[in-house]
Amino acid sequence: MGNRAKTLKELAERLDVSITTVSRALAGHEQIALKTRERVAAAARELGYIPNRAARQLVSGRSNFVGFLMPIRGPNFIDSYLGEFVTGLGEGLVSHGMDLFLATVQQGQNELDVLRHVVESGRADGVVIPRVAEDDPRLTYLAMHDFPAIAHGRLLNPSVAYNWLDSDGEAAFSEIFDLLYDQGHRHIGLVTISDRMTFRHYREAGLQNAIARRGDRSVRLSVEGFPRFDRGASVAAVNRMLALPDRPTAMIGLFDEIAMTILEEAARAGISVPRDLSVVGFDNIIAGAYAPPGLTTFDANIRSSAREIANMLVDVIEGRAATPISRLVRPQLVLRASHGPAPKGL
Amino acid sequence: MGNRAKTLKELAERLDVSITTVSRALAGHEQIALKTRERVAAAARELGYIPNRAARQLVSGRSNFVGFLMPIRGPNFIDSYLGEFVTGLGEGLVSHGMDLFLATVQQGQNELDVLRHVVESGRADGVVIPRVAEDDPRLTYLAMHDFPAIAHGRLLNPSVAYNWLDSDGEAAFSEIFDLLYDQGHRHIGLVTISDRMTFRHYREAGLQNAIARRGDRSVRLSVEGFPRFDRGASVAAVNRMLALPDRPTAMIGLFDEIAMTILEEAARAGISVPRDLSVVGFDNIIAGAYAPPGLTTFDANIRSSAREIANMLVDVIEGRAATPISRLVRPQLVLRASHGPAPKGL
DNA sequence: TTGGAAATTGCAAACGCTTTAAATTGATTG
DNA sequence: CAATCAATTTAAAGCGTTTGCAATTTCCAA
Repeated sequence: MGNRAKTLKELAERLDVSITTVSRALAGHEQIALKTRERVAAAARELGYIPNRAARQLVSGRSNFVGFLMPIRGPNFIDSYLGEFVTGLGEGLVSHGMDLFLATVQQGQNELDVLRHVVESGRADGVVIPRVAEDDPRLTYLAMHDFPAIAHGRLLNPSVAYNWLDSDGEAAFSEIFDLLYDQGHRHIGLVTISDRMTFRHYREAGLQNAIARRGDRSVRLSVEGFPRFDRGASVAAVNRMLALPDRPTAMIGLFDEIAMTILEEAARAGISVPRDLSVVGFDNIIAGAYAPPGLTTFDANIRSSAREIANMLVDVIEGRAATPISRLVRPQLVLRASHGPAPKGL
Repeated sequence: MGNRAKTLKELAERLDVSITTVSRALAGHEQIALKTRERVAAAARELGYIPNRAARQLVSGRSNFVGFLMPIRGPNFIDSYLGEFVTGLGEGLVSHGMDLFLATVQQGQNELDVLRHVVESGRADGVVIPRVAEDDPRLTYLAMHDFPAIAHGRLLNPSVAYNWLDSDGEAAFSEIFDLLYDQGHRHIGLVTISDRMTFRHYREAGLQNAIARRGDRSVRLSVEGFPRFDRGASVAAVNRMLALPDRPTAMIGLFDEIAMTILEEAARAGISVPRDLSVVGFDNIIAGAYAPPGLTTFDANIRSSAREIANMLVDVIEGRAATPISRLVRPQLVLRASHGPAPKGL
């Protein structure tokens, strides 16, 4: 039978002062005599006093919790994302004395309902929303209630103002084009998805802008797409492109899962990477490091982004930030061995 | 400006009944007239009443939170573990109306301190401890305070009673020996680590027991180890074994990261897998599916294990389980292409 | 000394809920 | 019609904090 949690009352009785004094002393109020403050602090330490969070929350109206609306996907889909993200959030919050709480959306449950409960039960002072989707009703709800939140990802046509942090896919895809161009590639292939994930848009734009900026009319861009991510569809799209009579000398996957498919299908077709074909991805999933010859990709640095999101959110909660607030994070190029000079015999 | 959260008092005033009645009606007490219960329920729905958690917690002493003591490792180390685990926990808890709260251990902070705060501030009704280590002081603390907890993993020499769920590495490694034996392998190599992670022990025992059970004196087991997981050390150990004059026909990695190294180094050395060498791992990390020729391994099914842990913990919290309680989960063999018949010319 | 300001400390209310014990209402019975 | 009982509702206390305001103590100048 573990000893019960200590309360202010116990401390007060033992020290023979009022609860008020103990409370103030621990909070470091100047108005309490220094000597008293020290006495109280000593007793608190000795008894191992730890304030009751519920009581504090009830009076202060603040929970010191931040909610994370966990996206449940099918098994294994970018699940390293979740781990990294949550770790970064935790790291970021703990330095502000806040805790992280995960709101899971049960199968068949309405995401908006979960959010409402989190917000209105007072369980959190703010929330983090990963992977926003266009017209996400949660954003509307949050804006209406003026509830502190940061989204990871941005919308093309936001119907409401909201705070976000996103990785700059545009810059990354510009950078990769420049890199490939400098290595002599003039025909680039992009394998992409056509669904409503907004990041797709920015990455494609980055590629196209870079091409336009270069102003070299000999550059060609071929695109193969498929509606939703799905291994079969991915394989098919990749093979369509590989089978092109005039195949690109470099192929970019919208994200690593696609780039991995390119590597596999190229290997199966006897196409040597990077000798005959350069391949680049985005995300820096672990598998990319293992798949020969090592996938060149971008690291969006989810963990430190999440840490930054935590900071932004705390600023918003404490009214220190002028909202809406947003940040673009530049992904880092991870050079491995899947890209190289364009093959000569064109 | 979002509308404030509703309170019992508001409901009571609007319905012209007492707060007590509203509270009881919503809780479904029989003693409240059915008609009243219905009236109250309707009003609550209409106003979108959501109970204040802090107030509830203050009076009930229960937070409806479960704490997860998040292990922060270096970047990327088995981080899919974290994602899977957290997802499973969330799924499991939500079905019991409980929430998950992540306690992050700040760099340089004492794990025990974090635990004490979680327990004594009343923030959680129970905790989950992943990856316990031998002599973990947290287990002692929890036992002393009789605080509900489930550990993922078990100890060899527990100094206190505690509740755990673990995957049955022993059974898995027995199974894999039988599989390899049946395919003609008589010389098995095991690349392992020698640190204090306890799972190592069970897996090695499983292998040895299976060999002993088989009773075939021609079977040989070679072991290479290194102290702590580290890529360099792993590569070195693998290469020592590959360079053995009489190399094993099948090599088992204690976990997938090691098995991946075996695949890579074998490829580098021109050893064909599975023709010249069978390779098996444990964990089923995503990379294993991508690395040619596809790693045969075991899936410990972290997600459903975590779901089960959630159930166990809720049972303990609600006093429904006779403690200590424990469960062994049988890992599932994932057959891919990295194993095959032993090469003939021995 | 004593009056009064300054320095300390304490009382009591409040946060929103649950629960015990008591009060009210209505129906039933002799 | 009074008395009894069951069904229903309510008042009030309490959970552990914080905080506005008031009370007490201390200290110093007059």
